[in-house]
Amino acid sequence: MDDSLTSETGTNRARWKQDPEGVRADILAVALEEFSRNGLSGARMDDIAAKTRTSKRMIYYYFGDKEGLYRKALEAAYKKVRKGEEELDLEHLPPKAALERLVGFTFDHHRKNPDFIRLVMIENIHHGRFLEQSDAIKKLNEAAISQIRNIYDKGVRDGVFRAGLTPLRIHWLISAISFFNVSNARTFSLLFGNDLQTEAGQACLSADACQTVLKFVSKEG
Amino acid sequence: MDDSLTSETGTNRARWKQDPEGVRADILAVALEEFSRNGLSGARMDDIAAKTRTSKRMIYYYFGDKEGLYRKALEAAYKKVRKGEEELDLEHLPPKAALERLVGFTFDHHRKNPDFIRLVMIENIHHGRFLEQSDAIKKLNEAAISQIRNIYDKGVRDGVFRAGLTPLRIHWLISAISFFNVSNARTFSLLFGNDLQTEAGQACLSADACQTVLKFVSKEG
DNA sequence: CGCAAAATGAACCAACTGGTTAATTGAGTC
DNA sequence: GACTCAATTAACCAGTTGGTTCATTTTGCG
Repeated sequence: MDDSLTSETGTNRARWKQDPEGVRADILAVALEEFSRNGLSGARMDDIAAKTRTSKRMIYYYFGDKEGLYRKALEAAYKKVRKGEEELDLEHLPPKAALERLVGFTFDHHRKNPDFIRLVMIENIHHGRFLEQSDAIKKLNEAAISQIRNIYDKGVRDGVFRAGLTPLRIHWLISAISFFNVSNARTFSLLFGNDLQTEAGQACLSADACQTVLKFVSKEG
Repeated sequence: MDDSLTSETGTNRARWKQDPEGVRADILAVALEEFSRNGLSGARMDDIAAKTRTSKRMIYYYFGDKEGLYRKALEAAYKKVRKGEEELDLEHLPPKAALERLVGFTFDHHRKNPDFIRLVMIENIHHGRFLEQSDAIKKLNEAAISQIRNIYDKGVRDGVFRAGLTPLRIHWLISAISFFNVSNARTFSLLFGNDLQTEAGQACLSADACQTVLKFVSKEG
């Protein structure tokens, strides 16, 4: 989209300008898409390079090898997604409303990031071999739990949530519903029809998700 | 494990015996494991052949090509899993008990078939390209919905389940919870600790699953 | 300017990998 | 017991793919 090659200024042979960070970011963006679409072994380095504004040589120059590129793409994906979650402000809401909003947001957020979901699926297929190596990612996720802990503890104190649960189990439930909705959309549609993947169907599932979690946590239905 | 090559009976060169069905089944079993472990593009035909009691040529002889083998392995996996579900008998139970038993069973059943879960994950990564082609599989799944419909309708008539839901949405919820528990076990453990993957943790999640679904469907919590 | 280091491009390569060819052996059949 | 066809083996092959070599350009700097 931007130039450095399209600007045919002086000589016939276009002059190129150095832009290390731009090149890195460009490669990473393409890699994310390709790995997400085709998996680690399914993605082709030549294809990635072709879709880049630079060359294959540069990928190896900056990322070492295929797995190095995949690792960085995975990290980038996690960072990007977790960043999108920061905008949520739940502290001032009463527990039930806060939890409801969190579920609705998570459901939507997963939906809006199918590339990320697919990378996580791929990572699970690889037994988390690369996620395992990235300490950076692990730290990003502690916030999610403490966020729920705040809401849940307040809810228990207020007498609207039942005691005996843990933030982790609540997070697990929210994740399961939101993740599955994206990860298995295709096979589920093929086996049981496409109704739940329409806009109306998704709205229905989103509402179901909120109700499910709220009823699970609430003291009385 | 069995012979036909190990039985060095007569001449020094071991004689082989024809066993088409055995060879097919052997290949399919190995293929299922390899595809499940490594994905479609990740699995190597040479590796599959090596783990077989027969040769690579036989794979092409019986299955045509790699994708043909994958397709048959996928079908075999679905058949095997759906077969395991038949043993369940819910007709005589009251609605709540029936649903609870169904959830518990599904949760366990998914846990006991990680290979199948992984194949479905892989299939989703491939946008269901192969599941799409298999009409045989699609028919197997209609039973799951009607099973829930029976339970749900009876529950609504009895006044213990709330009206306005659909069997499909209930099945979706049960699947989401049971599937995610296996599919994302590894990354979830890496990010949030291994507690929920212990025996105690899984028992807890299984109970949570039952409660979650029951509360979602029930008229009052 | 002149020079070293970083950044980039184009062609190249060895190994892997899905798939095949050609020849051999077993099993029914008349 | 010759004949036919399915089942099986071992060696082979061509295209793909991750990765590299080498030369060239740009940039920062004294």
